[in-house]
Amino acid sequence: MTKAAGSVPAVSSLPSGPGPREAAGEGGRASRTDHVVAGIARLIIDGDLAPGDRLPVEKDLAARFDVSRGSLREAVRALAALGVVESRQGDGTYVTSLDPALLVGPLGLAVDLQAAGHGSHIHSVRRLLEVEAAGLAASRSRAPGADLSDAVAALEEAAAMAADAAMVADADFDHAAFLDLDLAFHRALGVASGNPVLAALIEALAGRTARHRLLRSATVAGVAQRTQAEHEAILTAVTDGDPERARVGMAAHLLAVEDFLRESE
Amino acid sequence: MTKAAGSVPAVSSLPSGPGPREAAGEGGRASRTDHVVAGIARLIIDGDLAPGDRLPVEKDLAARFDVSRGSLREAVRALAALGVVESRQGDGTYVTSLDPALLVGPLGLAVDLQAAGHGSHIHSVRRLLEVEAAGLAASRSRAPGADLSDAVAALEEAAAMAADAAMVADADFDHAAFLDLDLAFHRALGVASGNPVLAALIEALAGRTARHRLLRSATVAGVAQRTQAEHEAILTAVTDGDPERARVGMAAHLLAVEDFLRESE
DNA sequence: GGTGGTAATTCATCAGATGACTCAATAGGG
DNA sequence: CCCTATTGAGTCATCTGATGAATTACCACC
Repeated sequence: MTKAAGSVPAVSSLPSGPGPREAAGEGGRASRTDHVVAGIARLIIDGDLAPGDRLPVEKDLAARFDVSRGSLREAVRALAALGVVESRQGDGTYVTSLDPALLVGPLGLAVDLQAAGHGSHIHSVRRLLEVEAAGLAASRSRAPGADLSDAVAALEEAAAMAADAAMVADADFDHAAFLDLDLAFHRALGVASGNPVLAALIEALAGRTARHRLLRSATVAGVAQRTQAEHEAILTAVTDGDPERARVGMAAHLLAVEDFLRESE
Repeated sequence: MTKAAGSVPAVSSLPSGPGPREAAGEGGRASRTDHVVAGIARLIIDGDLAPGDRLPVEKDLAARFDVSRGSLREAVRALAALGVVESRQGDGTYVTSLDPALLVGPLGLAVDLQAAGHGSHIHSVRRLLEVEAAGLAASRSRAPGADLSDAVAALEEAAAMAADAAMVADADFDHAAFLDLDLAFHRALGVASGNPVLAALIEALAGRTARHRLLRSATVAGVAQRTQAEHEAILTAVTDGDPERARVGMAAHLLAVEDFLRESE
């Protein structure tokens, strides 16, 4: 059984000659389709195709790369899965905005696929990223362009739910909706860090996997109130422009979540 | 211009019902192929297909999802681009190991595509990750299972090159080879952190983009020696089990690199 | 028993044709 | 004159069928 290192040969060997991995030996002989993937990617890297640009029609592209339409479509589909291009029936195929948020999309699937195996490792990285994001958001909370309205909105909505929680039966509490607001808060804080790459990575790592598992354990009484309190402490530190408190608050909050997940396993 | 949020609809809507994004409205009506991608992914998530398992032959899979072989192949190609499956002509299609290192592969292409726009943001995240990795590596340098031999090897080889550099003309110095050793050192330190997810993300962010730009600026005299000295300081701190020194050393080193990149633009 | 070749299996690629969808130009009515 | 509905060209989505290339396993042969 080979190491299966040649699954994305075209992508990996793009920037400069043979990369450190899959250098020369190894089986992975590039297929026709792989060449097309690399070719289109290069068109974008070299600037021949800019974000929003429309690609030539399938027939022309197939002729340009000397492949059949079927093979060309496989290549385009691969790039679409990576978030690089987008095909619209009846219209054409376009280069996406290439925003980090789009391009890290595949990472979300990766998290789903092996969360079981490396769950704790993923969470460690997530914590690292979110703590940094909280600190950055606090540092620039008074700077022009800082926008914490999304975080505030999510938190206020969640506060309303938490207040109602005391009055309704636990079974009636909409845990899923509360969890969505939870994720929205974390996402907003990531955006508020001012680093879109950081925000995109957080987005990819934060949601998804945690969602199912948290939904199970979220039925424990008092969790909503506790989460809400921790979130509010973090937001206060951020709006006050206190990076140290924001970092500690976020770290404590995420460690508590990790403890929760560990117990419920 | 639409938000282009529907490029990976099948992937995003996997784990639980409709996610926060692309919930209901929006154009992105899933294509036949998207359904197949989601279907195969679900087979893996649900455990019906484990890493290393072989998928049914194309004809059977196509029949199972009620699509033509062409559409099925597009779906498989998309999953192959994501590093989830791997097709071998004459043999079959297999689920990959699903190691983090494989699944973050697409991120490398993402970095290449928009490094121009978000270069500094990417570097900031890289620095954050590598500083943490250095700290972790130092913390567990004396723990069982810790293996710094790769880092040591890369550094010794680089030291030999740096020593020779004083004797050969600058034009004869193999900057590309030295840079590869540089990247190998950083990669080894990522692995030594003990967190494979962290190591994979570093791998995806570290190389690639920096490579071209660094190659240009690497011709400046003394850079090799300076890089070597900084690396040695970091490794010493790691082997001494001094996380604080390791973190600071790595942060200083990467900030120096960033300064270098900024100047050469 | 070991070795070589051959056949079956499987993915890779091609070719042609039809349907679905989008957009824009155009003709008609108000 | 403006607005709307129809129509047409252009483009992607999908299907069908067939051929080539690579791998594997089996079997005859030495």
